[in-house]
Amino acid sequence: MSVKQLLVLDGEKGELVKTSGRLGKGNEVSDAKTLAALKSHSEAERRRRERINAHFATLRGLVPSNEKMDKATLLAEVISQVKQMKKTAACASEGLHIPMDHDEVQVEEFEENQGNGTETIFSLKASLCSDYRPDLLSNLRQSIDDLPVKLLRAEISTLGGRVKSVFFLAASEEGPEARDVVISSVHSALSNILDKVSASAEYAQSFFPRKRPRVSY
Amino acid sequence: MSVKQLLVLDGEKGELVKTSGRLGKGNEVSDAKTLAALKSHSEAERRRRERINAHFATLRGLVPSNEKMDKATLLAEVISQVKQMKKTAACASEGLHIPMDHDEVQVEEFEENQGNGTETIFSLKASLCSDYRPDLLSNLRQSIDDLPVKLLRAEISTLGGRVKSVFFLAASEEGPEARDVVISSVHSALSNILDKVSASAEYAQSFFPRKRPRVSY
DNA sequence: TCCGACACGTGATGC
DNA sequence: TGCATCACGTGTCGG
Repeated sequence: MSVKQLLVLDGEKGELVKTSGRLGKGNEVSDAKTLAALKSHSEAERRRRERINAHFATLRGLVPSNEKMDKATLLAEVISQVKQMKKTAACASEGLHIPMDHDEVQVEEFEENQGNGTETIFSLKASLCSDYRPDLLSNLRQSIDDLPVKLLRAEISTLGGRVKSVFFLAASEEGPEARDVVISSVHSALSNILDKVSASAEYAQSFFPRKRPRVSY
Repeated sequence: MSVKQLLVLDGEKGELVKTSGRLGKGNEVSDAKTLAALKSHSEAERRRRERINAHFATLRGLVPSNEKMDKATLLAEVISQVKQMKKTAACASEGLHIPMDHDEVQVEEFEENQGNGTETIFSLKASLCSDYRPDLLSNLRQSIDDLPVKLLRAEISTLGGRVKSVFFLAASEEGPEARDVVISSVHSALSNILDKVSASAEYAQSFFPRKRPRVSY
């Protein structure tokens, strides 16, 4: 190993010419091996360069700026663009983060300056995130009306075919374990609606075998 | 120009040693100049590499994936992330662009494959964009119920405290000028709600002289 | 030992 | 002419 021979670059073209440190017998085989290794090495390096440059070309097509840009400037542009998009995405999902890739139903107690001590009322925050269906909102409305709760406030947000509905509910507390009863009944009501949505989604899926793009903030 | 001298790399370290092609007089000055040029060249190239690699490092901090990633893989990751964010951003502002800096109410005819020739029905698209108020949705619901229209579909979107509600309505056409009557009545109904919202906004503004953060896509 | 990723110096090219 | 960028082959390190 470490043959430590001097290699010179031919001035005319980039081709390589051996200049063995020692002369004599038994050098041809070693030279051939070294030469082959060097060749495969340079080829591998060229493939790597091609991979990276292909990605650079793809990036050039993604930035709004014009073609023919320095690699460094292009990367700077991409960086600022990613930062901007991350910022606006964070702003858009400030109190509104809508998961695009999974449904969810959530019911929890919601304590918010409930200072009137004489009243025995507790408030809930119930949210459901799913695909949008035309009758989703009316179903939700109906289900909530059927529950022993009062609708304080509703926040409905949509983003790309997804809808997140957050309901702030108030219920009168009639016993120590009534809380859990109300919570679980709200939860099951929303879950029922989510099941219906999922069912109709699977139905539509047989026609449009969609795969939703993954998002990650 | 084109001194065409053979340069060899010293095997021990990366330092360069001259090996002039010709011997004799008048070569030292030329060699010194070439050497200086070569040195500044390599230094410039190193600065360029440092710039690019600094951008690579910045990108590594922006992608959610872990550190120590191939440049190629990193670029691929950035590409997919930019594509995703572009897609969701475009998707978010597709039919949803919510002006943050001014309110508006819009009512217009909405022609959408209304092919059933026997029916004399026309459809409307009514939208209202304003700050969010807790009773906004119920007021809207009430106002629409009081109008001689049928609610086909509703799209409610919120972004940073702003809410845009788009209603697709159907009305039966009972006369040639009944269209305009319905349109104007819908418009005035929404305008009334917008006035109420604006009034409560001005009231709140005296307590919270807010300045909403600007967003730009 | 081989292979992949990186940094380096250098030739080529455009302004 | 000098000063930028880029592609190339190569040395080197780590798995």
